[in-house]
Amino acid sequence: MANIEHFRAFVLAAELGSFSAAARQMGKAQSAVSTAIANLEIDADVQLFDRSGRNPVLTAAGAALLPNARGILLGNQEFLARATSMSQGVEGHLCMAIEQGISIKPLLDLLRAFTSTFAHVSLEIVTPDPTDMAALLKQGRAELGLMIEQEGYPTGFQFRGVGYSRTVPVTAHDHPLATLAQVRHADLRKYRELVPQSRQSAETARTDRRKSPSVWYAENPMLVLELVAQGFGWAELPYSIIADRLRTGDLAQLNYAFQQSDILQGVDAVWTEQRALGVAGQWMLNKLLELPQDVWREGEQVA
Amino acid sequence: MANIEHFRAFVLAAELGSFSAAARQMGKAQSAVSTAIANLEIDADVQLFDRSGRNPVLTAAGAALLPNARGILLGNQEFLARATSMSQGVEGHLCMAIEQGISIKPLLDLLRAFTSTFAHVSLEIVTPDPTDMAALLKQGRAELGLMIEQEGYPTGFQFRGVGYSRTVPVTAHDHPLATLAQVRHADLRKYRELVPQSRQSAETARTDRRKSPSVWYAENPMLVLELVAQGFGWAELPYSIIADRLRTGDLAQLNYAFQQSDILQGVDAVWTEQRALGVAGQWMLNKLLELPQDVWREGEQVA
DNA sequence: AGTTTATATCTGAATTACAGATAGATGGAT
DNA sequence: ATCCATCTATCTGTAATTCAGATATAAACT
Repeated sequence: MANIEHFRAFVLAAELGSFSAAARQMGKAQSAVSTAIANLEIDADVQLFDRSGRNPVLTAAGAALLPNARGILLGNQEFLARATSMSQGVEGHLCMAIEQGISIKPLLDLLRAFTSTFAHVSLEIVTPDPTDMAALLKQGRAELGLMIEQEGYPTGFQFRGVGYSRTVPVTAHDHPLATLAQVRHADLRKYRELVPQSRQSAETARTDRRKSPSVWYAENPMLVLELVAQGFGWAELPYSIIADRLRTGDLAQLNYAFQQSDILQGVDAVWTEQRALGVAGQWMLNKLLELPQDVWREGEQVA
Repeated sequence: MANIEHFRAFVLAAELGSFSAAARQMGKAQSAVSTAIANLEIDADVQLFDRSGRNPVLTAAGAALLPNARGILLGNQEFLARATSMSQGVEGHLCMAIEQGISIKPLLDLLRAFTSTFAHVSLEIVTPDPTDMAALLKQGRAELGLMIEQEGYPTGFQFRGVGYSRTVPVTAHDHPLATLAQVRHADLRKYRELVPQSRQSAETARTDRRKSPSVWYAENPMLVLELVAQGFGWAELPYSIIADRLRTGDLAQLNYAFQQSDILQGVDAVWTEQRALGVAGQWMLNKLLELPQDVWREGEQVA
């Protein structure tokens, strides 16, 4: 049956323009290459080389099939490479859960480095609702999480701060709050607050008492963004997802009277104790911890 | 050595969750599958299945490598499929030369149909200067050409009209010509004409005496477009490449007093007699000839 | 416990792959 | 024109492999 080496013979012969040369390079007899290619031609029912001359010359069919043969060879190489990578304890897949609203821009260089360091590890990034984060990690769906820091994590979870995410209060540009030079608590309470969280997680979790009595919840920050843009109320949203619309004047940033308007929320890397991180996951975690703080302030013009 | 069938055994076993079932489906003995996979594991130096239970279960490594194995199988399938396609006289590659300025929009459906009818034929589209077209076809670099019709073609070329391309005279929106309700020859002669052709081809070829005494030539229509937009003069350009900029008001269409401003130039399919078209090329030519005329009037609001 | 169905392993047979040798052919050098 | 080096196809016998069948054993199910 078709053997990988036979494809190698084909490709080498095509590249070198000689069966003998290919045989020498493969450390085999010339006859081996000759019959291997002949068999390939029988199996495929095409002439791969024109043998009328002293040296074989690729036919049109051979030239067209050469990339395919190379593809098979590459596939085999990758199979082996990935296998040895895994036999050395490197996992084949790493899933990172990055909470919605945390920008991946600060991570782009890191991800680039990952692809070159762990070429054989496929990377998956999921962006769950904060509520789902724990489940994802617990059931092993994701190995490593990035989320806005909480007061406490359930037992079994490890966490370390790795950076921060800037959250900014905004409204639509034509919202009454946008006209105020200083926004006081009393002003906020007059209008609807839009919270990028599911209701249930917001009620159980964290520190924050909402600032307004009228609150809408939406699971998806982008949804909240849309609602804010449509004038439904105000929200505190990650800078990364509103930067563009602040620039276009679509949205307006509020200026809090009672505190710094820019709210810096810590970003934690989270993982479970039970599931040991693989080599690639470990690497990713270390690089996250080493990340210089200034990569987190993107497009910065802090108010 | 690693045999394609062994990878198939791996994939089938993984899919069916059973070596025996895989063996049955392959028409082989169970022991063959068992040893094939065992050998794969030795070669790759990884455990692919966890055999502690009654049925083998993929390990993490096995799951990670499964897509790779599938890739190899697919590669092999494609190799064979393409080979049989070619053994039936279908060429492996078709190169079409489409003259710069002819829009490919009317052809999109046709190209889509091509990809499904000739899945194993790779398609290449080059967009040469009209001057280069003949050379490309003659030397076999391209099998089929689409170009603006000429009065005569060199011997050895076949040609058939397949459609038309709309050419429209334009200037920048703030060009003096743009203010005229009717543009006469005398007006045109006052300003620089920009011709999307190399000087040499324009001098040797065709009917057209340029309308203005001051002429600039540029090989690339997009370059001409830029020059026109910058106010360097006026040009007759294919509607397809200026449609957007007409819409944004960046460019303005001129209204000829002496003829229809919209100049419909025929598009010819051109090929050489010597190089017989393959099955796919023949198909493409036939479909081009059958193309209903109305696909050629795109975004039409004819003046 | 008994039955069924699974996998690993062993053995011998059949197939296949290969090295080495041979013959014919080609292209370049003399 | 002749010779030489080198190419490829093919033949032959041997070595390696692949595989089916048989056997042992383990797991799930009745």
